[in-house]
Amino acid sequence: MTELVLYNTRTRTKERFEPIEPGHARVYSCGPTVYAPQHLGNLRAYLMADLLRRALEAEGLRVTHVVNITDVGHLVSDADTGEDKLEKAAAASGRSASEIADEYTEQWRRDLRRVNCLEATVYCKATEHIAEQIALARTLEAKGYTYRIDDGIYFDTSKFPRYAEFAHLDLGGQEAGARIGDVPGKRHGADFALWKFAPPGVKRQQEWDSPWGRGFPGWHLECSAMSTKYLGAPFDVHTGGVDHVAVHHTNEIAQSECALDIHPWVRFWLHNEFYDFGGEKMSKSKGNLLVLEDLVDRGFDPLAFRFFFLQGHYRQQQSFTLEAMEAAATGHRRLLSAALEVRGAPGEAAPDEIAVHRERFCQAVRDDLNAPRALAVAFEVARSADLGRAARRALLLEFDRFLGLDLATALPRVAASGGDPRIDALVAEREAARKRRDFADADRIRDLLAGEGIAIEDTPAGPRWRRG
RNA sequence: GGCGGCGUAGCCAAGUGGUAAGGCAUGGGACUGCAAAUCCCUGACCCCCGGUUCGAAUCCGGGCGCCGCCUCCA
Repeated sequence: MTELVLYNTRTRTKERFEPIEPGHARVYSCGPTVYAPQHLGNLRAYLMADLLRRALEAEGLRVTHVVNITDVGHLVSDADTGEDKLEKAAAASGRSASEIADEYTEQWRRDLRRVNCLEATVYCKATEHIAEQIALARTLEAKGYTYRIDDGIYFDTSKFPRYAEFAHLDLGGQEAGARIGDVPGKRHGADFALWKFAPPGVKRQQEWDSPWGRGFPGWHLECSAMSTKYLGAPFDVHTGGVDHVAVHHTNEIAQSECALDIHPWVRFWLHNEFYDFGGEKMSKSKGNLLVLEDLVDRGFDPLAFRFFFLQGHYRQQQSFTLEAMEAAATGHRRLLSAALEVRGAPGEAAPDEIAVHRERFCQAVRDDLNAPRALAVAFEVARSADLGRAARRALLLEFDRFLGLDLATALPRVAASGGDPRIDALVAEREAARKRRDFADADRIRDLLAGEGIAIEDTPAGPRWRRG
């Protein structure tokens, strides 16, 4: 048994994690729909998955991590009506759907790298798995779970008795108006499209032939088809945002369990809560989204955002404000300084000296990925006067395998000299002025450099400078 | 209307029965020619009212407030 305990949406309890296949954890994460920039809120889902990944590896498990990229079929409305998000974005920009998908996929991948998310084992695109999706739909059809209407092939949710179970749905009690825009002919409000026909007279950029006619796959199908392809079934963990519980994941489960005759199809379901951006909700459709690049433009280190993420538990809503972001950036910078300070510390740490702290850190990680608690331990270690430098070095480097804050690799922000001859000369000149107690001249040079964004730090060992 | 979550110091937040982690900010101090950086010290009647209990931020009931999903979104 591992020591890792995770909150499982399926059972609504914390459960001890044990992989189905000994020594190997198989994880699927719902990835982005690449029709628009991925904003800070989106990033939280992947940061959470990254934490899971690191925690599993810390338990000594090999992890196969599959992340999908939705580049077709996700409609503006989840009620199977409205336009395809990619097609809509393409029409609005005059570019092709694939160009748009490529652009935002690249932006997303770059942002993941910048916040130190580990590379997934497989990134898979919906458009590259059309055959698998059709095969899955055909299986469902052969088993009698589908019906055909003018609009497409639909999954009949009434044929799956456990449909409401996962999300604790009260299908009868849901607001009548919620599904008003429904497709004519759907038998039940919750029924969903497996395959959508291309609208008559409309030439879509993305459409394929199928046994039922030309069209495109329903959004939910890709996750069932691709996870099965790359992970087999059943598998261990499926992650995503809380918004997916009621519709997307519920439908994935219905498709997969019916097609594969498996229950439960996935052992653990992890869902991250949303960030609260205060007041007007940040969303793609409102056009007020904040992306990682915006933070970089404001002078933030991308990893300061990871630090912000770590300060809250993934299952709680967290308030994002620029003030909180500044606080996180300062905290991150100081933790880096502390790590840098002890990085070259010689000698070995005494095992019993570090055992208690290691244990506290691991307990936090193992308790449903409690990053804020783990981070607190890291700070206590970093600032502990009782611990030797070698012990602090060893612990912080070990902790960073989970935190991912670059404690081991961040470059020194402070250079004693050698970085820039002109600046070194000016610093030396100021030091000379100070020696002769010509503080007016010394301050003039300091102000000059400050104007270039260079700060001088006077230390017992002499002056040094840094940028920023 | 249905489902779910939250309300802990100025801010971001851990903590789910035994008298409140951590980060940021504030104030004080050390250091400095003065600063900066760093370090030390500094702060909570845990939304309100009842109840259970020897004991509750933590459990139960009732309020008030905020948020999310079902309806673009992680």
